[in-house]
Amino acid sequence: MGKQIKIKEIAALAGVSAGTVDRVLHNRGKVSEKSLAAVQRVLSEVDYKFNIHTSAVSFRKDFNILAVMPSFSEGDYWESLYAGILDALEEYSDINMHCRLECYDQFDSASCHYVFDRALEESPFDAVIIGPTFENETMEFCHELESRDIPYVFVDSAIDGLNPWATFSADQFSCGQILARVMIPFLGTEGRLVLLESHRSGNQLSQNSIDRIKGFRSYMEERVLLHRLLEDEFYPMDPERNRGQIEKILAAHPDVRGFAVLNSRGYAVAEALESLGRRDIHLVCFDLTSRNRTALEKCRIDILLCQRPHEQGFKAVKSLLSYVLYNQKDAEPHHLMPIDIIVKENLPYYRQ
Amino acid sequence: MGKQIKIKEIAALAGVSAGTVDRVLHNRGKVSEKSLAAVQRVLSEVDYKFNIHTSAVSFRKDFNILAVMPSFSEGDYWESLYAGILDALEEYSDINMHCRLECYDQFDSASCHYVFDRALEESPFDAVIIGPTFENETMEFCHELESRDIPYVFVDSAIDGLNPWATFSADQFSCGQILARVMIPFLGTEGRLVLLESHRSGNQLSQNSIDRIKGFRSYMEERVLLHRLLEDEFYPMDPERNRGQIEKILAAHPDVRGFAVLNSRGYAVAEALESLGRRDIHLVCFDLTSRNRTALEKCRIDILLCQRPHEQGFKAVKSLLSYVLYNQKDAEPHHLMPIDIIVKENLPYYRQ
DNA sequence: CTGTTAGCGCATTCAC
DNA sequence: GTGAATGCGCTAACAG
Repeated sequence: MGKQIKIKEIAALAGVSAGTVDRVLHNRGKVSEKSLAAVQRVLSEVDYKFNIHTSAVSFRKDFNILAVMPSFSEGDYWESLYAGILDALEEYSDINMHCRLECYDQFDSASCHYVFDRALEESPFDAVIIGPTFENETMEFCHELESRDIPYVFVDSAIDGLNPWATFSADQFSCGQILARVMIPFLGTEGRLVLLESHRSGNQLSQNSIDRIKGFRSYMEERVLLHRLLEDEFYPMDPERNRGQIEKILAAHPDVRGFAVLNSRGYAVAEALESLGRRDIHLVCFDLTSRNRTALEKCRIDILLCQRPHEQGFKAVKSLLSYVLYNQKDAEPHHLMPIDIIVKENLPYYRQ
Repeated sequence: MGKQIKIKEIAALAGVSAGTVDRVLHNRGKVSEKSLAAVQRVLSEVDYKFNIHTSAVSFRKDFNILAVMPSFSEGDYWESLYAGILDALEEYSDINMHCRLECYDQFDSASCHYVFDRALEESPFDAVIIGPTFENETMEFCHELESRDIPYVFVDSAIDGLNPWATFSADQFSCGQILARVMIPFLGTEGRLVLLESHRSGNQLSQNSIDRIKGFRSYMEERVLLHRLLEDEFYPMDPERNRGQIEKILAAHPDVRGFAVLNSRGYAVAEALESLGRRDIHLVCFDLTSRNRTALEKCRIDILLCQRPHEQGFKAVKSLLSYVLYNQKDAEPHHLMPIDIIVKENLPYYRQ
């Protein structure tokens, strides 16, 4: 391969200046039809490779990111995702990036609305990372962003009908299928499984949960195992009540072999089983939170399914960066994360 | 966080010039005791963060990498690892990096010896990536490299007693344990498992295989299941003979429920089982090669355990790059890859 | 709309 | 041994 062609040479070939080539490459500023055509013709003939290093070096503007997601506590899923964002800022710290974090209560749409509203009024930002929960609130917010020409990316899940710059999430239907897949061996010839969702007072299920349930059921149905499936709820925030609930389920259905938990609160079920002395019951849930990690290490949880939140956050920043530097559409707007199957033995090799 | 401190400011604080600070930072060239002390004192007080972009921009030397590994064919493990190397060269193509690939026959130590010898005589290189197989040959080669001050990194596995700049591999003992772990559910109450190794004429086992066997056995032993374990060999290169072998094993032991294949040749066992019409026998092996991928999609293989060869190659280059640019020891000399558990349902989300 | 120019932070070279 | 000067390729600001 010969030497890489540079902007200057392209400019010479097209009979314009380097500045104009830059304008065309990143469609910033105005360029006349004629110059545009000339530059694009040259570009189509040569194999120009953008040099991200020099670009970053001479990029001197500030870049402000706003991150909006559900509030989190130490060691949980959203913290890991936020850590990914921070790590990306660190890795690309040559570029003057800043990130403001705003959290809403994921069980309260009003708080989400409030946070979105306030965000628009406060200090300006150049791009947004959104971990969406409430469809209507998110749509309204994103429409406003679009009218202001501010790019946004989704992490964890997407809202249909919007035009994010990119989305980083796992396929939730597949998550449900995999959950079923890894639990079926526990069924034996006679046993049953219980699909558990967190109890929510008056609230409907999140979109993620709905998709996971669909995936789970479809997988069981294809294998004619739906009659071996029970569905119920549990109380992750109330250990006492939760213990009673799990006990009740097990008493009513002595043939239950395992619990499939649809979210990251599996540790709560693990604790209930522990205090009931039922170490024979299998348990699988989502996400490598620190409490789940501990339960996995102690063999209270059999398997964790993980969606790489850290990678989601990291890549979200990276893609926004490429937006600023390249101003070119990503080839792949929807990045599907691998769904890692983690057991006690391969746990040490996955990062927190 | 305040503004990042730059080399110039450090120079000013230490009462020397930027050039001297650079010499200290990358210990290149001679620096007087006095200047060294002054600069190091300042460095210990401020939080200097190296700017890889400007560094890359002003780095104008060529950088030649030599990669030595077993020869491979399309879609297999080593190709994926090499693809990772090439992708890294592409990603960092602003830096003038080149890679020369040399392959040896992994079943013939003489060919390995020959390749190492020739590599040392041919065009010069600045760093080496080694996929080792033969201990003695590799040690000799690496000693020569060390005497020439050429850094080298190991991928896939390491040879003890050497000083590579870094190593990228999975823990093979854990690989064996995980293999056992995922297969035990197939055992049922009465069944047995067969641990399969490729037949080698007169050759001893590779270090990787030895470690995996140890891991597998130890896991079974802890659970008092060793008596349910058989060990045998198969013939991946000879389908006819292989079919006979698998048939013989199954006939001799009707209670066999599954085969645990210690390397990436599981597809060969899958084909034998297929032609024997034994879809009831479970099968697990290593590595996401294209033939294994196909077998997994068709449910001929139950589970694949994968060591991320692409990531190994990519990171190997990246670490060598940081060697040239930083000339500083990596914090973590041994990078352990996650061991991914891949089933049909999460397969689509892992890259080839 | 477009060309010109300064400068980003660092590695390197060359006088001293 | 050391400092000053040069240039890497690109972006941004400004003058036309």
